[in-house]
Amino acid sequence: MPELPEVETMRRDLAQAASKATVTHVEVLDEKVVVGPAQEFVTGLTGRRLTAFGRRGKVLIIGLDNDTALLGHPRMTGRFFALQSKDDLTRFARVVLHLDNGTRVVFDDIRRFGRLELVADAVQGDAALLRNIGHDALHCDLDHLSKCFAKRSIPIKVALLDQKVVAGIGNIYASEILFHCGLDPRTPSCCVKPAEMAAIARETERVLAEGVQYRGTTISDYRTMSGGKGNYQDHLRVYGREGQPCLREGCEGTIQKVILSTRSTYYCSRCQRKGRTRK
DNA sequence: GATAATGTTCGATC
DNA sequence: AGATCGAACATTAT
Repeated sequence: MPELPEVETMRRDLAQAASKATVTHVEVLDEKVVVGPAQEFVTGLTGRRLTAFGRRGKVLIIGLDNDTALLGHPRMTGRFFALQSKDDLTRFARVVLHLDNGTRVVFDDIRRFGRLELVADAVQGDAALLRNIGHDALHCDLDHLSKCFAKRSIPIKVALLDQKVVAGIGNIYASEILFHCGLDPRTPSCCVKPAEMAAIARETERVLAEGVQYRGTTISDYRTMSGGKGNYQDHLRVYGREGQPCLREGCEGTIQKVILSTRSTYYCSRCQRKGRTRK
């Protein structure tokens, strides 16, 4: 679930369900998902009002009324639910925030990679969850991207996943973005031409914004609660489509799958080329 | 039972 | 010092 569009969808749904509510009681069911001592987490959060709902890359930033913030990173399987009193927790519920509006906000995470962290606003820069997180991918800085990518020899697809260069792109959208750029994902980062760099910046913003519009991608049958399920899976051009025909009009290619840096990567070998715009 | 999964981090090696 | 690679983390679903 968790790339920029999915986390942005969580942010919006949480704002809807919990805006201006006060935390009356906190249950930490699994201390592993809390950064730092669980006791401090509970005492620091109890009695606070949730005043702002932000996000940077894949990190949720919930501002509290005493100048602190609750950060959340869902990693692979984390998600937030807004439960009404009759709803039951799943067996993967890790932290429950009871609110004075009757809602329970639940952080639910099958694999337990996700993390919640309470930080003083002034030291957000020291926050574990924001360390190594660059500027948000919905607003790409072409100059910055060009400089970072020029220094590296790794495949451009792997470079796009580096959160300190640009934050929010994950494994699905990386393949999708490069498809829309017509660029081979294996192309060394430093070989990407200026015109191609510009395309990457443009398509990153466009594809992710589109993902947000469709409320993210829901692969397999995740249930709807507060996060709802997204619809961008119906708009994927390459991810998960190995062996299927390329959807680009007039292209007779077949979608290939390669492993880059241990992650599955999909592309059309016909219309995504190395140095495509090279002159 | 083996395999893969929308992510990050750490240690080893270049 | 800096870049890169693979293992590790933990658990389910297929």
